[in-house]
Amino acid sequence: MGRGKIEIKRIENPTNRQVTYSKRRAGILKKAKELNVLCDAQVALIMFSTTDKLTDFVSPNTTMKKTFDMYQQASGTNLWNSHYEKMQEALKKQKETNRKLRKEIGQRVGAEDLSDLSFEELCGLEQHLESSVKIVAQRKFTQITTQTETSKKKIKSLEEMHNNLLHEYEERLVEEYALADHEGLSALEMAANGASHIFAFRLQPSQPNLHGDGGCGFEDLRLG
Amino acid sequence: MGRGKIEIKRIENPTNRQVTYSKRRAGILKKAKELNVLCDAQVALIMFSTTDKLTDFVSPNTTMKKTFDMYQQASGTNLWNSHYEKMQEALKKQKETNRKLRKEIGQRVGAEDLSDLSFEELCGLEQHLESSVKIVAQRKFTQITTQTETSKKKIKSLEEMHNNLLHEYEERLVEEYALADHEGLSALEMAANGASHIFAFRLQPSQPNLHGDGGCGFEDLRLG
DNA sequence: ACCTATTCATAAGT
DNA sequence: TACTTATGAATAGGT
Repeated sequence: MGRGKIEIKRIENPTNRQVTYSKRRAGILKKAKELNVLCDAQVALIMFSTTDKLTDFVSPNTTMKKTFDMYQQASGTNLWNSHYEKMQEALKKQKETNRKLRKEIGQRVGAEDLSDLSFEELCGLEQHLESSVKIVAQRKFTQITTQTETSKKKIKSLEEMHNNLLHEYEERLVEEYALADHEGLSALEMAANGASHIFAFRLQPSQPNLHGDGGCGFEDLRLG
Repeated sequence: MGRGKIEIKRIENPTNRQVTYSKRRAGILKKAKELNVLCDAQVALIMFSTTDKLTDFVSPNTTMKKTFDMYQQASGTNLWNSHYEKMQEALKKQKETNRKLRKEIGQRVGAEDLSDLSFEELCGLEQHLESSVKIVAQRKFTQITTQTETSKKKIKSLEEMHNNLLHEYEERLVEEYALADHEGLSALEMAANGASHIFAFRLQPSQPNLHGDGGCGFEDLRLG
């Protein structure tokens, strides 16, 4: 149908092929819709162009999934199964490694049954655990050391700030004293008026973040 | 196209509808095949008659499953997953716990990153590990003790057996001596003839199963 | 995207 | 269901 008959074989000219695809795709789509309406048939049509662009049609009143399900039922094939089996397999594997991991943890903790370990395995496990203890203790030490250092620095900085403040205040006091001298107030009177507390300022280094270190082996570690 | 134009709406006459379905189904099938060949397009067509009879077409060089997979990918929907949501969910859960377990083990071993543990958590972990070491050591001790006990019993039983045998042999020797006395052979001659080796029997307690206990902390544990 | 000569699909009849 | 055929639809090639 057209200006000339064409042979049904791959159109080599890409442009021509694309044009023909567009035209015929529209045609078949129309046919699918007509078939659906005229004959009350359930139709699903999926097309991919050479460039993998999707065009699809499914009868209204149904869905692609429903159509797939019906297709499987009618054709006897089971497209879900391979997927299902793969998933099942994956799930099984996961569960198995999970079980192994749990057991390993259990043995490490000592809660789990150790009776199926040989003496050599027990020796290995013990050594492993001991080295783990060392690593954890090391980490603990590192952490507390870092914390202590940080605290020290903080305190030093606070000390400096405090001293600066104190210095400033004293200077101001002297100034005001000089001023008050003119107005007949003594330095002692001023101090009594509310500035005395600054001389009571003493550094109270706040405890570093050492919540409940009971039994952790660092009882004798304090800010130096 | 035909002897007269028809309106595109459901054909009420069932026979007519069935006939039209047959004709148009053939037509659209042909179109699908042509589209596939001419334009090198991937086509899948599924049709169900009013009586649910299936007619389908898929481009050769592909399968319905592949086409479905491509369809899902291209359309963004995921029909497999919705079909198996529960399994997918279970799989996800398993993977998650798996990940956590691995991390826990890693931290216990000390290989994994410990830096996201607080000081308190580190303390707890250390204590836990230490108690685990104790449990494992205890188990090790129990095992070797049991093994030693078993070995001791074995040896005792072997000793008894040996003594019994020795006793029996001696008795037999006396009997044969009495017999040989009649035949003019002395006990000393008999002994020289091949029975003397029994007096050389000495218990050689076989080593209990203590392969390579080097560094296991039981160097001083020997069969008492 | 539109045009149109030509081929194709098919509705109705047998 | 199969064949026939008049007729409308689809479309190849050109613009």
